[in-house]
Amino acid sequence: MDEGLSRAVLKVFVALYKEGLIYKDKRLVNWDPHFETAISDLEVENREVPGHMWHFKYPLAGGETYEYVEKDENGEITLRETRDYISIATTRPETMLGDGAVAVHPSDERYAPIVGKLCEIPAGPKAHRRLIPIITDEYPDPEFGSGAVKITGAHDFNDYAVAKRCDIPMYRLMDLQANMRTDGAPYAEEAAKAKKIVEAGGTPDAQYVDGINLVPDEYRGLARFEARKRVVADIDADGLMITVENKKISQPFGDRSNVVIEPMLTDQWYVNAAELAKPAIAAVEDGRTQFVPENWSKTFFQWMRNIEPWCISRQLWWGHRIPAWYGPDGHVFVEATEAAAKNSARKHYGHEEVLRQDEDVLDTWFSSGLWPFSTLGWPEKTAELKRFYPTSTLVTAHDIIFFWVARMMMLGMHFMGQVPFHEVYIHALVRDAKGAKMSKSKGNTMDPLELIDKFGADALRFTLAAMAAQGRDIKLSEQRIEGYRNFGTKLWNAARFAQMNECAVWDQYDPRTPQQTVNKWIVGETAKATAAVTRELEARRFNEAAGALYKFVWNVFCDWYLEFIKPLLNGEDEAAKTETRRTVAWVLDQVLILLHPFMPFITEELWARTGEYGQKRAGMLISETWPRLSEALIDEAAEAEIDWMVKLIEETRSTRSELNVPAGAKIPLLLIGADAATEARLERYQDLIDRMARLEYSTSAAEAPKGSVTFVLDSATVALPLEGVVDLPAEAARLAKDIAKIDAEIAKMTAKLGNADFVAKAPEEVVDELRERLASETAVRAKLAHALAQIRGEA
RNA sequence: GGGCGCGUAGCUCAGCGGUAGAGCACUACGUUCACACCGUAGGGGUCGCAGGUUCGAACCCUGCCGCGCCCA
Repeated sequence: MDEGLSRAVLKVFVALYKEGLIYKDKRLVNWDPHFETAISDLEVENREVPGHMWHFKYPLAGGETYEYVEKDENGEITLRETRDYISIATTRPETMLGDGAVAVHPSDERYAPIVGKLCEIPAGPKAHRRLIPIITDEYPDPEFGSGAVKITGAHDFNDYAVAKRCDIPMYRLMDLQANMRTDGAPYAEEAAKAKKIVEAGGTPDAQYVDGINLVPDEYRGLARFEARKRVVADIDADGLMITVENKKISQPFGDRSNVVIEPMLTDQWYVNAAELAKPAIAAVEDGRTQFVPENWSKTFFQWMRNIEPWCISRQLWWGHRIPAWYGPDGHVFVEATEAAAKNSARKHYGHEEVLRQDEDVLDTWFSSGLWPFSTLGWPEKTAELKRFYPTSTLVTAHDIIFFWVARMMMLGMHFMGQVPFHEVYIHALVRDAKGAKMSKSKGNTMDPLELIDKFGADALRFTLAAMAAQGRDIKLSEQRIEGYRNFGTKLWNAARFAQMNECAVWDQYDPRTPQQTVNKWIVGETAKATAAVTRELEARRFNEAAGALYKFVWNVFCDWYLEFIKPLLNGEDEAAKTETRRTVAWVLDQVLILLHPFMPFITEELWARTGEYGQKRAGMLISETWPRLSEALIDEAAEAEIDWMVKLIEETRSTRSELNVPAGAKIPLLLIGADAATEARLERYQDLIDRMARLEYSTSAAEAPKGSVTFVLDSATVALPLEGVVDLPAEAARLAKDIAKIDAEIAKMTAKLGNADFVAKAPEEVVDELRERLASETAVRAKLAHALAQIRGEA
């Protein structure tokens, strides 16, 4: 154990003990018979397993009888018979030996005649059958089973609560391996002790009761499941079994040992969690600590508001040993050191005594709960503690809210007086491709190291980020990782292109200065992407941030920008060339910085490499500051121009493809009826457009030559003279298809605008936008119709 | 039984009041000098079902059906 942390643990334990918030108690705990230790509720996994529900007769004492009457919901009598027994159902017959009472609901009229009487447990040697009282309690559900339940306080949590309330003795039947007890006197003697307790009434002494072994001699030493079989067989032989149902039952299993947990009465150390929870609950209620997504605070509240005493002692040989020492008379001294304990003992006894330290160790979550401050040097008043507590954000999974978050909150509030963290980000759980939670016992785990070997750490990391939508778990599939591996390769190749074109980093680059429209445009796009990524990260929408980067790098930077600049880089204009190289390097730098949290390895590598052929890097990428790019970098004119060009190229390509123009064929393009500004655009970007749309040449013209294929671009028409190359019926079909699509749109918009309510009640901008869209779509339709008419006329 | 959440393109999932999206898969074409782990174009969805609120619903409300998780 780390010295410092060990000191913190001791200090916390002693302090809480002295404040009365830690105490020792004999209570029912979840006992793991394999590891022979207490475990917490959270380490117990309830599983549905096939089991049985046995119904037995508990005969009334002295052969007494009563009228048993059942009624339906209308109060009509459906059954009336004389009974000399009460019917009890159980899934655990072996625990009958420790029954302390039979309980029925106070409102249950069926059993009213026999409440307060005694009945006989139908198990164990006939000569010494024990009698137990029939009591009332709110716990039994009259609708479930017979409505009467046996109360075995030492072996069931619900029964334990009833037994506590009603002073029912709790007889422990098993030893620490969950075998039937072998200690104590022969059964006849022990049963006699139990009888006296029933006769005496009042609150039985727990320690005395615990010493009584009510396991009949012939069952002693049996494993609990073996004992169950024997008990059932014996009762059946006696004719007291009514029926047995096959049933799914919920059984507790140790999450580490995988054996059935046995509720067991033992002495353990507890933390008064209900008390510590109060300030922690308040801190989340008033927002000093926030859950992201906020919904998880409900889970936190539900747990914290119903919290049970926290059992912190474990009977294991590893862990922080409990700082409690006992004197010869069992008096306990809780101190941070043995010397201090001896000191206390001397004061207590008036002389020196030999002390024995508690053998138990602490639950690991007890020390983990101190993490936010113990790691910063607490209880010393260190500079780190002052600087870093409270911390900002805790990132964890939802299944840890109870285990760790709650404990850090409770202990942090108590010892530091402040929340341990302002934000708790609950990330997704990674599940297998079918959506099942991965677990070693199920064998459906994916080894991250194998995935990393196959696709790289960056690909895996980016995938997890891209899929980390809030409030949703991740079903991890290899295909998805593969896709993001390709993204890394794409980035690598883009950087290679930059290097081949001597796009070296220039540290005096000012993104406000480019003269070339494409460069102005990409600077603006970079600013937009940076803003989007920053915004999404701050809102913890990691998937959106990853998506924005993916789109920017691949679909904007690579697909368009790098293609746009090729003519510039191969051209004669040296000034433009220099500016473009520097812009490429600058954009790439921004991309590397933005992408670094998502793909740290490849970006760091590229950062180093791009520093090799240009100016030397001042430091590693990881220490770069996050970019804040002004909105002023977005140039609307450049944006409009590039958008126009993109549309022109896309439409041209699409038209070519639909008309089956061979990919290698170069065709002319004519811009018809465009305004001067648009004609100027064509002229300015002619090289680029010709290259990207695979054109023989492009120019403005007064009208489309006969046999041209046309499409509409804003207010102009674009004509591709393909006479003889293209089959006209195919073109007519293409136009007809487009027109039909637009007609459907127009019909929808017209209907909407024809709705007086819509025009009156919808926001003005929505209505205006729709009107504009209708106008432009109508114009486009007219041009398409004109083109179609021409073709039909010629065909 | 209580709580949380999910059902949107073949698959995995975004979107959560104003023209249905992405990745993968699929189809066609492509040896265009960064990249075939690529490029270009394309097909594919009565947004689980039924009501309701609204000028307008995948999105808000109610109920139902199916699925998952947590706590009893």
